[in-house]
Amino acid sequence: MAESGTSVSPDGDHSGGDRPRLDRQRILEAGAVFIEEHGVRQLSMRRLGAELDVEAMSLYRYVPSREDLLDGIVESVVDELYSDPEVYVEPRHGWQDYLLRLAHGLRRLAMKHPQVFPLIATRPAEAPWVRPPLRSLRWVESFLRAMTNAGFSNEQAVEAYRAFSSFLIGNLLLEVAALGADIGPVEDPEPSPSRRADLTNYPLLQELQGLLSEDRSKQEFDAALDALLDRLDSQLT
Amino acid sequence: MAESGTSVSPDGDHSGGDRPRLDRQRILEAGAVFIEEHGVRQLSMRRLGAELDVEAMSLYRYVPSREDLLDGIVESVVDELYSDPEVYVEPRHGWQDYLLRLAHGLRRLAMKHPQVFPLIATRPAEAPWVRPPLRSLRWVESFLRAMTNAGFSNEQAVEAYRAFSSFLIGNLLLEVAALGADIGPVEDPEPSPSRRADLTNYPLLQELQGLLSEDRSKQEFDAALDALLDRLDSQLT
DNA sequence: ATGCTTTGCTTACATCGTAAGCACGGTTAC
DNA sequence: GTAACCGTGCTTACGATGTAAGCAAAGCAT
Repeated sequence: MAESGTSVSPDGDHSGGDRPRLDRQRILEAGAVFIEEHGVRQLSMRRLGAELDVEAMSLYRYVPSREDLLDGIVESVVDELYSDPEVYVEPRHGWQDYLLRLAHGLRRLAMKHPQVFPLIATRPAEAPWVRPPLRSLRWVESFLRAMTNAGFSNEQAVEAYRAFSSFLIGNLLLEVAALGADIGPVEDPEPSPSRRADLTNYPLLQELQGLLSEDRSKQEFDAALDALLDRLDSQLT
Repeated sequence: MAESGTSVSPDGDHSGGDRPRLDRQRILEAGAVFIEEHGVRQLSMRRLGAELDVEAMSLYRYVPSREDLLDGIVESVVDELYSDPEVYVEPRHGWQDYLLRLAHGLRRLAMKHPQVFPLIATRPAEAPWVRPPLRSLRWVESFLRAMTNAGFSNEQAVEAYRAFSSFLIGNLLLEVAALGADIGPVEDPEPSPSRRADLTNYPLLQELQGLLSEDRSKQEFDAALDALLDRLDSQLT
């Protein structure tokens, strides 16, 4: 082992290598990648440090705690929404187009980060009414303005906001769960035969297992989203 | 400290007391209570053991691991649904009544166990298509039979099942989140001023904060549930 | 009595999050 | 020059966690 005093490379660098210098954003991104690869449960400060060629404690220079690290990862992932060119913070073609784009943008986000998404959905927000999956004051403001500008009353806009959030959480959470089967805190290497289903006493289940496993999520998402928009539209009168 | 060899009470009991004997169900129930009182994050084998006047390792006689303990708690909580007299496993007054009762039963369950419910929602299921919050083959079978008996095609029944699950997860998860603000793995003793919202740049938010915090969850749940049932009904033709 | 099974306890270990402080190099002030 | 500082990452250390392994006592069957 090399002593800490002597640098591997002769230049001034601390530990001779092309290590690009630590900073908070780099840590958060590495964290998101790590979670996507190994699951939240596997993410420890030590392991994330190792991923960045750095000791665990060095991370604490930029991240106050593991909890804050997870919050930061969630935030940085949700912030990707701002750079989605298909999603407008300011409505351009009416509220329905706005909601459609927002919903699809979030679905894309969930599909891109299936392991992180449950965190987006379940981490406490800054205020109880800043709901997942938007999680940011700016989006809530944007949403409410889009709706009130379109003629919704304040009450209706707020109700629409809650209905929209619930819709997204339910659909996307179950969709990513079906994807990885590892939603939430577990990381089971083997499917564990005791958890394998025994369908002997459930004839209808047996018959419909094919249909149940079939992935029609995109169509169903769109259909349900359409129904939601219709429902909101009918309140506009 | 008393030696381990000498019993406190003279009778044959291992540690002289009226400790009612350990068994798996007792552990699971104590776990559910503990989570409701202190949150999932605080639940450790040692602390749960202490709650039952027992060493941590004694629990392993009945529960293979902490993960399995959580699964067991979830399962035992969900099983309460069977003893809800308002909910019928076999439909009695048509599919709409069946779904209404089921949805309301689950909502009651969520309200009764707001801390456990996120686990119900996010723990991996025995098969990817056994969705939360039902989580049991028996309920899925019951659901599908109710729908197909009512005239839904197999495809429609499966689609209804997914729509219904998504609806419940979304609504109930956000509802319990608003309740405890401690959904998921965090346990923050203090609201931490850095996480307190600053509404300066969000005028509409400021104006609507009252409405946003207002609790109309029951009405909104019922309204959305009604819309869902209507949507399903319209597919019956 | 003898042995088997059930139950709970004890000990031990690797791993975790993180508090505290150190060592190095770069920067700035004289 | 050199002296004070500061930003960065490393080291050490502590208490808590999940759990493997084995022990001891009690109940039961023979």
